[in-house]
Amino acid sequence: MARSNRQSNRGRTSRRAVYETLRRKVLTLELPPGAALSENELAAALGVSRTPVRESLILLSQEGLVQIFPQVGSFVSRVDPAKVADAQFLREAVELAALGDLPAELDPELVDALRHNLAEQRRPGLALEEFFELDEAFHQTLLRLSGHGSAWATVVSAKGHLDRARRLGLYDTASPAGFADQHVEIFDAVLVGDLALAHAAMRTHLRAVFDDVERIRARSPELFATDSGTVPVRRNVVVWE
Amino acid sequence: MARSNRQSNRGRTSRRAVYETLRRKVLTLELPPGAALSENELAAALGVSRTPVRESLILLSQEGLVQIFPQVGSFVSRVDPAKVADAQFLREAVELAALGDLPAELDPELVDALRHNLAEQRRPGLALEEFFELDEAFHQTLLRLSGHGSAWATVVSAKGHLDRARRLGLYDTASPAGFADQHVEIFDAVLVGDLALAHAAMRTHLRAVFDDVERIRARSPELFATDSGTVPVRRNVVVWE
DNA sequence: CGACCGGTGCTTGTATACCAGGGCTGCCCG
DNA sequence: CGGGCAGCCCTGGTATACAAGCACCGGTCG
Repeated sequence: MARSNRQSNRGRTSRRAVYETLRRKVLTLELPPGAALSENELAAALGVSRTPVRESLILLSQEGLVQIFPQVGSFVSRVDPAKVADAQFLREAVELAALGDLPAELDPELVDALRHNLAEQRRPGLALEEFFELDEAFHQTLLRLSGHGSAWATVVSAKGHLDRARRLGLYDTASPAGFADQHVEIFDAVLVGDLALAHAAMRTHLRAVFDDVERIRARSPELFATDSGTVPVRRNVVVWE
Repeated sequence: MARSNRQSNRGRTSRRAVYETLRRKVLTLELPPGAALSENELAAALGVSRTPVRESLILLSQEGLVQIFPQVGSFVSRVDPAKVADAQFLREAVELAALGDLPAELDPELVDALRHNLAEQRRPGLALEEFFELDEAFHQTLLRLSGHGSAWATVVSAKGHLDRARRLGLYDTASPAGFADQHVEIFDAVLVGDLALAHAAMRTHLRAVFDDVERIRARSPELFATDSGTVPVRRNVVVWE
């Protein structure tokens, strides 16, 4: 196989590249819920062997983004409203607890980062993907502000379903401005030390996704899991290239 | 809680068996922090090929229980106090939030399960491993009582470091009776609907692990990570058989 | 005596071959 | 014409072969 696909291994393994690629495609809905993922096809499309593809799928499976049915097939998992609710519950619990743990003296560097982030969020002509990245960074930085930044990794791996639902919602409304306003509200409350207000603003902000989920579910039910009985259908092939 | 992996051929994959075996050995400290894990040796010892072993190690690596250094080796990760704190923070946030979400009418079946569980915890001659299983079930059932039972899976995958620290602590003190009392205290507060008391009891209970960690760390520093600079040393071989 | 340098054996990473099992299709029979 | 059944083909699961890289060790040279 051509070894020119990647420059030599310098901490950058093929598996990691494949994993990140697939994860991004799933989260951005480029690989839509329900899409069939053939290890052979993915390997051929990405120019690697089955091994790194397979290992990546196993990782995504553990995150709940992919379902693997032995001897049947692997599929992008449909958005499960129950899992969305779980991720939402977990995230809200963590972020609210973090607000309660904010130190008296806020790290000025992180505060500056937040300020700059919020300014970027209101930049005109901001692409949706850019907004998502800023949104991620905003919440992560808030967690770091409370000294629990590394807990963010767990939240990230658990909120895959949530992210897809949020994306569905934003692709629909296409108005991240409201969320940016909520971010500012949270940030201001944190700055003045109004814990109750910060809590309320954060809770409102995080729960806004539920409205989106229900709205999108009514419009595109095929993206959501019906019951626990997900029937794998092999013919449900979706090309992603 | 019966596991269905051995009942039928379905789902009885070699990888799952290897993964569960290795995870158990790591969590029970049978594979101590710092132990070298050679894919070849593990495969030979478990009677399988490298493939399922390797895939299991990758999964454990994502949970933070194992560290994989490409072209160098794989090792049982040392107990990182920072990660213990993170897991503790996340768990506390989730479980306290769950207490706040308890419905007015508690599921009588789950309440019975909790009652029975607590009785078992006080059974004389209880083995430590049995107590750990009961402890796990107790907290999981509490989460289910609040309707967020499936969020437990995320907590489980994140609290590997925490579990090892708790085990270290209990192997040292060998007195789970105190924890059983705390469980009863939480349960009683939940039953009478005293949210504040339940919160306080849960917080005290969950934070007890910190005392253990510091005590054990002073006694057995080699089990803990020194800094972020973890230097893999190949000669650090530990046999586990 | 000490520092450097290359061989050697181990490690994980990747590719490939083979296996068991289940869905799909199309023939065959009623 | 319709239902049942058998074989094909694709699936993921596992085993194995090969490749790349780092640590250790021993010899050699300054």
